[in-house]
Amino acid sequence: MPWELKSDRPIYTQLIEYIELMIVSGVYPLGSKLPSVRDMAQEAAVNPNTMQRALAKLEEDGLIITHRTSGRSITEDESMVAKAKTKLAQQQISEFLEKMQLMGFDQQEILTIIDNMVKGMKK
Amino acid sequence: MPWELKSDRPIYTQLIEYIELMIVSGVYPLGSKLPSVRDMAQEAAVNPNTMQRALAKLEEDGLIITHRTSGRSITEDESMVAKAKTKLAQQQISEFLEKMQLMGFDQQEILTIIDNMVKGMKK
DNA sequence: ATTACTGTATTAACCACTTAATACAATAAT
DNA sequence: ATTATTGTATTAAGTGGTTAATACAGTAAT
Repeated sequence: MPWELKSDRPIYTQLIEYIELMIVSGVYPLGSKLPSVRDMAQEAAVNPNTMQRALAKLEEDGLIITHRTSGRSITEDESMVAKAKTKLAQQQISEFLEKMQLMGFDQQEILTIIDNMVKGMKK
Repeated sequence: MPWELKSDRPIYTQLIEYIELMIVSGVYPLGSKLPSVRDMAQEAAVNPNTMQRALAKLEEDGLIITHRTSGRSITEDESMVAKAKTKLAQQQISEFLEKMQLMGFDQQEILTIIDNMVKGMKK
């Protein structure tokens, strides 16, 4: 996992999105323990303060539980994660469709393009 | 046209994307004249320097022609615009599919979701 | 008890983005 | 010729993100 961080957006927001993706996809399972702030910061090659900021936001959103001295873990509330996944997906889809329409593609075009792209993907 | 500018990314990059969208969608037709930097800045409610920066990038990309003292216009090179449109679309699609897959949706799921979303859209 | 590790907070410095206020050169309009 | 408008450049100030270097309190491990 490469932690591909670009410089066109604040790093902490990219960290939030990336970690959230790992959670909703199950790479970080329900209730599992997360590495320490320092370790995660080192793995992502960012400053601990920056990682701290991202994790604080994820805790605020209820996806992560903080145990003051024994580290952090993913929430055990399955519905919390499911809700986050649904929200993320719908957000992705609507943004995508909106931009494609603004570009001038009509509904049928979008469908066929997607269909071709999906078929072209390695499964 | 609202110029919806968010604060989570640099404004000038959002301006670039927005104007590019207007070009590839034909809202700004081939060869048409653009308003002055100052006017566009005022319309978007940003500083002229910021708008200048965005326009300079679009000129660098070949979508806009600058006439030193008589303003700017959209390129008349149709293939230039077509190429930009294709590139934009493929970028949107691949980013979208990648994220959906990272979230854990398989190909069939993505297709049916999109299909339902599209059908749900008022044309 | 001591040690090591946890999250958290603070301070200073640096840098990119943004704005504001100008100014200049070239040309279109009059 | 004069005026207005064009793109462009410069300088200063403010803001927010990022890093670095610490420091502290609480707790798990030994």
